[in-house]
Formats: sequence, structure tokens, C-alpha cells
Amino acid sequence: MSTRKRYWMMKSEPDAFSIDDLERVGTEPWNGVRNYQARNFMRDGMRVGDGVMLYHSNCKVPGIAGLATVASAAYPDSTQFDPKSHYHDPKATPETPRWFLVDVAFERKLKRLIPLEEIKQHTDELGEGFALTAKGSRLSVFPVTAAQWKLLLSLE
DNA sequence: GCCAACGTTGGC
DNA sequence: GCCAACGTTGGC
Repeated sequence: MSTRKRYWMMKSEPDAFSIDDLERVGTEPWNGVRNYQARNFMRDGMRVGDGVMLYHSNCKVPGIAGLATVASAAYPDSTQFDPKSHYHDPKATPETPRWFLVDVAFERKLKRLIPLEEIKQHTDELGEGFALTAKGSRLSVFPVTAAQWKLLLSLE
């Protein structure tokens, strides 16, 4: 398997957890993801050192806010076992965990937020399958190709 | 705050 | 295994 670094997009609502929060804490277990496709990308696709773009969703100006790196291999999300947690999953047990996460480490804020509105102007280059701009897509963790990464960063 | 699009659940 | 009902996401 290739050892080349992979790239990812991860969404977060800035009211809940923003790039500034990530800068403050340095490294964060990316808990609370409860979508199988997103889980699979974290569990099966991510490796330490991979590049991450942090996207601010469900806010006044949605867009890409900063860069981070994958800082751990995937491991079970402990909030699934906690009955008091909003993310509790009664069907998950430590013996058979259902949800996995990775640690995400702050790298830098972008010089400016790249608004979704601008990203949409490059749909042709990004491709119709790009999850950020694909109609109806709500996926919160998904891969970004090297070419997409380069293009998006050129908008900074 | 609205609502379209989507994923999950559970009765049958 | 179908599918209606429900809950969530997230742009606008």
C-alpha cells in the first residue's frame, strides 16, 4: 500500500468546536461522528500524518477555516459507552465498539476563511463527486485528492 | 427558522 | 426485506 500522505476534509460546527478551539487544545479526539461512511474513512483510511482541512458548517459563513493533521490511529470513541453522553450508543460495548475516531492536531488557521460560496465556483475542477459541493451530501468526513487539496489551498 | 435531502429505525 | 416514519444535517 502506498505510504503517501492522504488528505481529508472534516466538518465541524464552529459553535460546538471551531478551528480556534482546536488551536487552544492542540489535539482533539474527533468524537461524536455517528455516520458509518465517515467512521469508515477514519477507521480504515486515515493514517498518522495525513492532512486535514477543517470546515466550518451550519454557521453564518460556512467554509474552510484551517489545517490539521491526523495524530493517531483510529480507536473506539469512548463517548459511545457513556450513558450520560449525547453520543451514547446503547448497542455498543467495549468488546464490540461501533464508533471509532482519530485524534486531530492543529496545524494552522488559513489566512482567511475560504467560503463555500467561492468553493462552489470551482465545481468543474473539483469534480461532481466532491462531497463538499455534491448536492444533498451531508458527509462530515471524506477524502480530498491531492489535486483538490492544491486547488482549495490556492484560494487562500 | 425553514425545509430539502439523507440515513436510520422498526413494524410488518 | 420493504418502506413509512422519524431524526439530523446544513445551506439559505
